[in-house]
Amino acid sequence: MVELSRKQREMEQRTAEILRVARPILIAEGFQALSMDRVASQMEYAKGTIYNHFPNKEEIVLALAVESMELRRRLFEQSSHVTGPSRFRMMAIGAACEFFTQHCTDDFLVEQCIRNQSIWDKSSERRQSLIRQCEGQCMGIVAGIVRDAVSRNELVIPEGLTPEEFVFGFWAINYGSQILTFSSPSLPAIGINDPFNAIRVHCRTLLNGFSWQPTMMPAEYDELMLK
Amino acid sequence: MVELSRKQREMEQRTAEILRVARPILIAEGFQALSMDRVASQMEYAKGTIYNHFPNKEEIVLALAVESMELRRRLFEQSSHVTGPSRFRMMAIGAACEFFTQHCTDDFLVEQCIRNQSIWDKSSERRQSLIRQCEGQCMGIVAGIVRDAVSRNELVIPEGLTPEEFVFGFWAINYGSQILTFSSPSLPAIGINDPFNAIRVHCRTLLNGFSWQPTMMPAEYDELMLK
DNA sequence: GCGTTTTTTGACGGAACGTCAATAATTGAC
DNA sequence: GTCAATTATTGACGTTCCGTCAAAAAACGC
Repeated sequence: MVELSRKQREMEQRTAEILRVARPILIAEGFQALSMDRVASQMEYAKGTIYNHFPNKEEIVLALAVESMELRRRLFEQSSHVTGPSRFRMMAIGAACEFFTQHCTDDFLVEQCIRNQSIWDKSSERRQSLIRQCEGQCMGIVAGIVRDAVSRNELVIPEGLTPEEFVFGFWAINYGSQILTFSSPSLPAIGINDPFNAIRVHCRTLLNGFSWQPTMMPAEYDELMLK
Repeated sequence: MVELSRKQREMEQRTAEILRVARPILIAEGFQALSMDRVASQMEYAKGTIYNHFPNKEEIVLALAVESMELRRRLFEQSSHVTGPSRFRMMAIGAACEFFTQHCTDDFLVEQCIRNQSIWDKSSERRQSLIRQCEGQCMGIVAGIVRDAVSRNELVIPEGLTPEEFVFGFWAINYGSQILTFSSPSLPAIGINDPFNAIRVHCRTLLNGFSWQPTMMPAEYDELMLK
């Protein structure tokens, strides 16, 4: 029994080792540079052994994405516990998003991969549902703040929007801006010099647009920097 | 001379034919299913001939993206000529975005591909700059509306934001939502039933947040449907 | 017609995926 | 401690696809 769990442990250790080797390749050179042969030779195992842990390349990517999304979820959770009015907590989530992108860039890039349909489709139901679950938890944390704000009368959600649909707007603007920032070569060339600042302004304006109390002016946004 | 241009024409025709064959493959089965052998055999030419037109797979994708982005640009241009207050014109752009995604879904999907770094990096400087140019033109159209609004005193851009950075927020929220809508399996499962409607509400709220005159309530948003 | 230039062809080398029969290691019964 | 049975590892193999290039075919011009 002890022996069995030792084996189990070794297996899991190697699974982790595979991910450790694969991650930098994926980040630095992209999905297509991540080859099973390469991972195998770098680990000094045969390719077949890698296939004992992951049925295909895509599954490795999803496993990495799960790790990254869990980091995001932890950041969200932590931010959601900030003290102060509901709006502060919402802003802390925004700060967490920015932090994640700027300081956990690797994880952000890994997280991106799961949006690639051909990667998604080839991976197992199990890992897909892990990801969906984590995504749902992130949404739950933020939607929780929104519901809280509503119940404290600090926010009124417009007719016809669920709390989650309310969150969706912020998700979209953050996510969209980050993708654009990373993938649009030369944003400055078209007049966008500080995309992160721009999005902060937009998020603040959007919160104000919904009259989420207390309404704020730019100065108070410096709380962001405490992160 | 006439002969030369006939050759030229035939060449261009075949280039177009390649794109015509490649497009549905890319859309229906993704980048990885788009193989040169397949395009060649489907066209009943040898692979080498395809390589006379495009130096690699990626270049085909970028060529397709150029077509799609030009369609987007035309839609934007058309929308920007709507009559009425500047805010109507801005809303028409939003409607164009939604239209593009919903009714030119193929083009939307193709457009996505250029955000893939490994595709982008392998294609020619020439096509990259065509894309950047088109992107810049789209931005120019929308930023033009914004500048116009400012000069008519219908809008005040917050301190520290360029008109383009102002546009960037709308770009991000639209783009982000569309990516999420397409790639997040089961948005409804996490409480987002009508993402398009949600984004319309958010955009309206954001415009209101910036006090872009005339401020609007939901009803007036039905102008969207005239598209 | 015929030599020259241009275009087309598809066989080829190379890289990567995922498989699987053969080999090696581990286990546990005696 | 031995050995048969089970489990894990290996890397050669079949396949697919990329991108090249020498040879074949076609077009051209005189």
